[in-house]
Amino acid sequence: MGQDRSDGRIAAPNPIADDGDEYRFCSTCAFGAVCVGRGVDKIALHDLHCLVEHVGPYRAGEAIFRTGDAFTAIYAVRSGTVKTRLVDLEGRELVLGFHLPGELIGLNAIHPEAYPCDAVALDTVEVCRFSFPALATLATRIPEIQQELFRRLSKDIGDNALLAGDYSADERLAAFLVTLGQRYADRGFPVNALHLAMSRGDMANYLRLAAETVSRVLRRFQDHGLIRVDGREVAIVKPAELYALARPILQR
Amino acid sequence: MGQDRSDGRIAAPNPIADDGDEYRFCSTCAFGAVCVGRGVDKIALHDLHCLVEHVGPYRAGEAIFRTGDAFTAIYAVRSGTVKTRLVDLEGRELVLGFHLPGELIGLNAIHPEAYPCDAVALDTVEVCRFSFPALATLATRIPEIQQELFRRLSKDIGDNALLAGDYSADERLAAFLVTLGQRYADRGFPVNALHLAMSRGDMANYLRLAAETVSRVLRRFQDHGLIRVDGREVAIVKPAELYALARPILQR
DNA sequence: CGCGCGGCTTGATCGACGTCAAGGCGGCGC
DNA sequence: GCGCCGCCTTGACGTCGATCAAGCCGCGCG
Repeated sequence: MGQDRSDGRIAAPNPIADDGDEYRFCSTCAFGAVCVGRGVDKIALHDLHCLVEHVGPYRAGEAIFRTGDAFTAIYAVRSGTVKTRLVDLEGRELVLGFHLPGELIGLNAIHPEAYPCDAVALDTVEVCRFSFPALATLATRIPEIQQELFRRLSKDIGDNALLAGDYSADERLAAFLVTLGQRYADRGFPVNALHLAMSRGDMANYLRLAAETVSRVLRRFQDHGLIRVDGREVAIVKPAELYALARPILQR
Repeated sequence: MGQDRSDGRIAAPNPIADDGDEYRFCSTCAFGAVCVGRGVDKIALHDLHCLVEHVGPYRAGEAIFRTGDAFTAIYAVRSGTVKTRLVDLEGRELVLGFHLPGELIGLNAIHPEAYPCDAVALDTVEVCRFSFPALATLATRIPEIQQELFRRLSKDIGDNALLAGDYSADERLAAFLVTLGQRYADRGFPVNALHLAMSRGDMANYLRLAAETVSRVLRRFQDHGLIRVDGREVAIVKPAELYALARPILQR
């Protein structure tokens, strides 16, 4: 993974949900399973094609949407990594999540009818924009799409509950690395080599730890031979043991 | 609130979403806004009537559903209070939430297609059961119902994120009391007098604190004149100051 | 009545992690 | 090259809340 660039550095892997021909359209993307993998007919596929709008690229730091913006659409990440966060009155940041290609953002805006958080590109990001009114209308015609929306909304509820427990720093970090690895693997990347698109500070904030604690725990994991860390590149050396650490969080 | 009972004690207030006549059916209930408040016609109302199934009463401690049960239905609490929780491999409990009349439970089961948690009655509980396949089918016919489901799913995502931050014990407890008060008030109960259906231990578990800490913070709040505590009855004396404490959590 | 038990409260101690501080490393602009 | 600036790391110290322990209260039961 990674490829030479003109400046001689190795490009960080930048996962992308590639469009192929029409029948492989966004096959790795949020609705791929609905459009292609689950036997939706050509008409539904065509309808989604008409609905979707490619937006981007955004550069690192740019916002896809901001807190308070009127809710009009949900987005599927196409390439790159997106951070969702809210900023409180005192300017402190609270990271809600990181979103890889194929994942949806903006689902939490349906209820308040305004985005309740910022979505910020961590690297170069492209997204697919789905007008929500149009998507909802389509969902009334195509039950598979309605079902997929229900499923993804439901999944987000459960995922959020995971980190909410009072777990130790070791458990949190282990669970974070394991789930990130799984999500990359689901997208066809090597299971046990992952690139962190976010800074230590962002990780720490998301995990409700201090950046210093993240640093220390990663080092300890490495000293114990569980992982190998090189800046933002992490190799998982002993997946089973890391998973065992994360078990209190990941087991359901 | 509260009424005499034969044993001479005062009954704890037990909120109920009362059925009235057909047009006030579950007016305080989850779908009230859809069925009645938002101009859904009689046919839709009738359809929901046909769909819903009243279940209960459950006695304190009984389960409405259990972890791993096949997902077939979502439930709206009709009366009483429900606790959702998961129990990990070592038998430790993790409280996910408390659900008052009019609130839905089971939404987080759509994705895994099995309930990922237990739902346990804290007092005498009645629920409305909605077969999910039937509800989803109805939603394709009646966009208002689909929309309401989307909204409620979306709301649960946001709500879960609230407690996830690393807040102090004071902030957590203040936010808990304020939101509980709001939810009771939304159901027509006095704004600043609330009855806690759950034990200190359950509160503590939900807030990711120790029971002792909950006890201490409540006492300190009372010593500072913010609230008055009498067992599980809590009077909010200074709502504004309590809200100010909770602001870091509640402001968006 | 006495007893036991579960829930609640209060106090004393401990430890994990946050905070503060200093220094290293790499990238970028001048 | 040099210097600056973010990000990261490492160490020393402080603190909030968990844990341990004891006792209280209300209630059901023999």
